[in-house]
Amino acid sequence: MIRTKQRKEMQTSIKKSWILEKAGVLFWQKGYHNTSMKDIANACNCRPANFYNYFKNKEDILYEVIRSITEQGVSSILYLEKDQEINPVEQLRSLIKSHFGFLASLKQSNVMISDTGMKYLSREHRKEIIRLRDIYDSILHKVIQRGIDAGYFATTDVKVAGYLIASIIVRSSVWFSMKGRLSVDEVSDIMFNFAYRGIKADDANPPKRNA
Amino acid sequence: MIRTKQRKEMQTSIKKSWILEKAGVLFWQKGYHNTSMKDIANACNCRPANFYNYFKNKEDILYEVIRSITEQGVSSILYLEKDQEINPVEQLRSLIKSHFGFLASLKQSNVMISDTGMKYLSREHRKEIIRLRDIYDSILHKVIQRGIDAGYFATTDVKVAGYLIASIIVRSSVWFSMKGRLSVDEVSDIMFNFAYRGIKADDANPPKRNA
DNA sequence: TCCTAATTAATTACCGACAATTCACCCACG
DNA sequence: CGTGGGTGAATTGTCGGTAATTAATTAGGA
Repeated sequence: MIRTKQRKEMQTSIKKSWILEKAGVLFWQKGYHNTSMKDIANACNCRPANFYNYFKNKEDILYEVIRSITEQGVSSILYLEKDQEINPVEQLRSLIKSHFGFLASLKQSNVMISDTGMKYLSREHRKEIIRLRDIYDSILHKVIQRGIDAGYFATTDVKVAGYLIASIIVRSSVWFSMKGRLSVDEVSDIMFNFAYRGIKADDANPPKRNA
Repeated sequence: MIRTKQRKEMQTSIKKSWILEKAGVLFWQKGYHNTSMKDIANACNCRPANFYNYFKNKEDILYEVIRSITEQGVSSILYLEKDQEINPVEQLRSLIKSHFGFLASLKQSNVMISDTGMKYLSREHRKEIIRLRDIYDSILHKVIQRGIDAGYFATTDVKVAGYLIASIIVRSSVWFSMKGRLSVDEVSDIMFNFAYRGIKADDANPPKRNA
């Protein structure tokens, strides 16, 4: 029956993401090349050879880990493209809240593996990740550009401004901890204030229109 | 003779830093565990066994690489501690210019190895690197605190502000390229403007004193 | 419902490759 | 002549990956 086949695919998919979750944590904690298939197997309570039923090879596991994280990061801000009529300042606030909120929600800060692990990917896989990142960048750039057009933001260089804002969000995974002094919302607010003031237009040059 | 011994030590030290330079580039390009002693030997035109005349083991090479970069980074802003009477705004500008300038000056952007390679260090070595970083942080914090005390800056949290500013500087090694559209000075200025506006006090709350 | 064929998941045993390191031994130079 | 940088070969261990095999699950006809 079709039903049972679907159930099976479902289970396979569940096990796959279970493996990816465990592998992602290890890759971040120990590094990709310092994490052996045996290590992952221990974390998954199975034998190394088993993985080759689900993934082509070790690089394939890394690719799926990075793709998953990157995809979720992009998805978390995708909605901003639709609502082009919302105040760009509020869009920036949303973007920071969403992306940082997503990063903070990951149990381990296995985010940096997306940066550092890129160089271990095959050319095709790397291209796919870059494609996803470009989507993220383009959304961020559009928000900034709309803010400039509407007179809210003033910055000489949209691309660099995007890099700077993305830097403070992404790098939070190096220092932010859920168990720390500040909550996600508090840090979100601080980040937004910093970023917004960093690029906002002088008050002497007020917005041309409201939204 | 003392003279010859000195010359010899000199040569040894030169060769050591030659090795460190080559190894640092490889560690960044390929990752620590994916860089073999043979790879480093090829880059240095010598044989793997040779390294054990200069370093205890592979981890020791990594440690020296990271220590050297971190030390230089800290040194590049150390002078700020002395001149406590200079305008904090100018100190912030100097800090960004110096640190980013140093990062950009490295032939390869082998800076991120300092972040990612930390976990491969022994406990003692890691502690030493953290000690150096703490010096960096404390200088940055002092600059910000002095700016707040003098009424130039307004921020709710000195530590987080420090993280945000350091983030935009350090992460530049991911996207900045000497061969790119913008020069080091141009990017420096953009970074400073962004960071300064991000934490500066409202104009309605002017500085209490000048310097 | 039950039995069997087929498919998929998991495991065991194993291989070739290559890693970091050690050591005995060079040889150049002071 | 003898000290120390340099090296080839050997050691030891572990890695990712494959082949063969077993266990488990599902499909479909009677």
